[in-house]
Amino acid sequence: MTEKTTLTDAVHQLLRRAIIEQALKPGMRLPEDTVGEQFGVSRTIVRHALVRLENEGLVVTRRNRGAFVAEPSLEEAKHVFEARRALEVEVIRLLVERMPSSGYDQLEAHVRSEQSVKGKDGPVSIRLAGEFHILMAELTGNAVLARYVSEVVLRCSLIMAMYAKSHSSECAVDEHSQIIVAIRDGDVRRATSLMDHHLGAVAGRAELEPKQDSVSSILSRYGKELAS
Amino acid sequence: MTEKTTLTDAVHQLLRRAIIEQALKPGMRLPEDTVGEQFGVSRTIVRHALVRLENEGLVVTRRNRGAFVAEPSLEEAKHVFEARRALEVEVIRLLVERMPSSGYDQLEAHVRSEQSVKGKDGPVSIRLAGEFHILMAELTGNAVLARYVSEVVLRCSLIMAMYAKSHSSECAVDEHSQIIVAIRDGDVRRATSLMDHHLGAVAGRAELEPKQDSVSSILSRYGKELAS
DNA sequence: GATAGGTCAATTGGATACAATTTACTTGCC
DNA sequence: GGCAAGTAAATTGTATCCAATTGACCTATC
Repeated sequence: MTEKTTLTDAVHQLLRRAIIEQALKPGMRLPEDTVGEQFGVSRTIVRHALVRLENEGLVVTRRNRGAFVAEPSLEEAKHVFEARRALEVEVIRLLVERMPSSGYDQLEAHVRSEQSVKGKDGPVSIRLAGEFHILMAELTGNAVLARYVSEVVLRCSLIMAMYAKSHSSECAVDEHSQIIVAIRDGDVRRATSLMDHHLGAVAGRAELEPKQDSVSSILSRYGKELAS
Repeated sequence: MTEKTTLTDAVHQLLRRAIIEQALKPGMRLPEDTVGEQFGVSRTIVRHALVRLENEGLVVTRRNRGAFVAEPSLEEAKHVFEARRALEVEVIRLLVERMPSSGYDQLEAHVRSEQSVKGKDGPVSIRLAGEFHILMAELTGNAVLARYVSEVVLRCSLIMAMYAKSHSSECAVDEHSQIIVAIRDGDVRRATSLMDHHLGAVAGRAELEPKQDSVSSILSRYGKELAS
């Protein structure tokens, strides 16, 4: 059964993945013509994809200037993490209440695949870590929640790519396992606490120090001096 | 200072408002050129607006068939309410923690404007009730959270328009006041409990009985008999 | 009379063409 | 040499055009 998908969808997903895996770095320009030629499609398609990506917070567009890969500020990053925590705590609650029968198998299988790339800090590791959370959200059966979780997780991936010095995936994978156990035990309190700690750790690691000097972060440091 | 806004934005907002206020009823078709002629713009613009509305869950598009005003199922409605509760509980928590100085004034002013249309069940009343929640979310200073709350509130408005027999705005306005008081008291527990009850009541009212027989609700009732 | 097949109208999917706006560079003046 | 204005290039904003797909209606056959 070949799912019929539109070109817009394809370009959308490709760009998204490229951004998450840092092939397209934050702040980089995304001219419609260039991207279109690259994929062999017209500006129209690229445009639609860029609109979607903007809605997802992965790119920003400036009027008559074009689209750029988003450079989330530390404040914005904090906001994303706040929203994410709220959403994922709800996911935990729902999973304790109604985890589907094959849910644990899927989660454990995913953790195993995460462990298989253990040690390698990189795009793949970041992507897999995010997909674990997305999988959890999907297992709630709540498509709305799943979509929002998916969005914030992707934005967090971008944030981590910008700010985190190392993803420290070993720690994360272990925490993922612990969360599964807590859910299986029906212990909402412990599971949410673990998730809270998990996300807090991720957020904390990110806020320590900017990984690379982005244009905007530089300007924000020097801005005050120029505002005479 | 005249904010320069794009045509897409304008059409987007107009359509959104028309849907929320039930000028465009659930299930209604939205042909691109018809809408375009109506607003005096080209299909391109309408198309972009429809893409956004689809992302917001207010319209659904079927491949090569066109866009329709969404007809959320009861299950989908439940999902939206679940997500909404999670988000709004977080809003409460954040407001107790860091309500901006002018926040209470703005909230109370809004409640007064809600009271001014008291008794009139209708589009305006529904819209105002929703905007109260959106205002609260904006007061957290978290734009991400505010955007998500905004989306689920709008979808809930659509859901209420479809399913609720009466909006019972008096009750809601009173509950809004109580929530403000609880937040001012710094009582997270009571405030979240009130919000939970408030949303639960709204959801419960919606789930009682479909207001009008939508095409899909009819089909869902007869679907089992045809699946011989 | 019902059903299968075919043709046709309607509508979207996508590409191209034109207009408007912004940026960057050049040139002239102080 | 620096600054300002004007001009040109590049890129987006918008409109129009062609192709592909879908649904409906009509017809012929069993």
